[in-house]
Amino acid sequence: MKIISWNVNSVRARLENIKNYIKDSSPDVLLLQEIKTQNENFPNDEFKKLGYISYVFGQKSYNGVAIISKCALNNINNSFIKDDLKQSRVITAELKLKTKTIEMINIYVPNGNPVDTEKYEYKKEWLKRFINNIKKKVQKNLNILIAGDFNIIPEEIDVHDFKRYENDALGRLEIRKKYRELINLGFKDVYRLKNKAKQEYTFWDYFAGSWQKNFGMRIDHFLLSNSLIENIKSIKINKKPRSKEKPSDHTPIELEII
DNA sequence: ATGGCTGAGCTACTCAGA
Repeated sequence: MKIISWNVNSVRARLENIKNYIKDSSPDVLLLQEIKTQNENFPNDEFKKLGYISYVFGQKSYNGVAIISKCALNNINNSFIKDDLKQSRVITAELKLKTKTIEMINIYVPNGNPVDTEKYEYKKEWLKRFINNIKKKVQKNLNILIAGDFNIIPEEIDVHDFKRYENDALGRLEIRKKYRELINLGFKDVYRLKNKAKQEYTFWDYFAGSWQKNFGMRIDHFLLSNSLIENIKSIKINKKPRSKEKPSDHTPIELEII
């Protein structure tokens, strides 16, 4: 079972890239963030032609998340979090493995920059509410997968120049602590679990030749409940899509579970 | 080096991203 997370930075502007990527990688489930479109303009038919069902929580212009899946999914929910700004940032679904049922949570966490503004406060409040809701889920002993664009640099190793980001909304200690708090509820950062000292990134800015210079950061993550660790087959950051023409600024992260 | 690029909405230019 191949589950992939990718911030595509507009599903419509990226349609050809996404279709080519699907043909190459053949995910069972593709979790998309920043689709930047309303539900009615989501290219359902294009994905249907490739054999996928689309579940969409869209929004005009900004944000928006979606799940496309080879198999039909149950219990789709677009109201996981109470969002005062009514931004479309979480979609959840149930995924059946052979022996376990996973609650899959696809997220696009607010960026939060610049710090010391209402945008930063929104990110903090959003994370607080998200963690509270996960806490409730965990108490029911569910097998949980949280994946997506967290907009959090977990550790110094996860960015090319930490000094530059230690007071940024992605790298501030206060925000990284939220990530630790989430993990301490009973999760593993799957990439870091399998790659103890490897420095790889999932995002590179469009400007300043960031991609060419490999000035990136690891901000897209898979968190798995401790109960699911035995199901992990592999985790891989696939840099290829970032090297293509007209790329997203993020690249996919690919999880295989049994 | 708080943005040099990119996308949406719209059709000139702002807002947002990280």
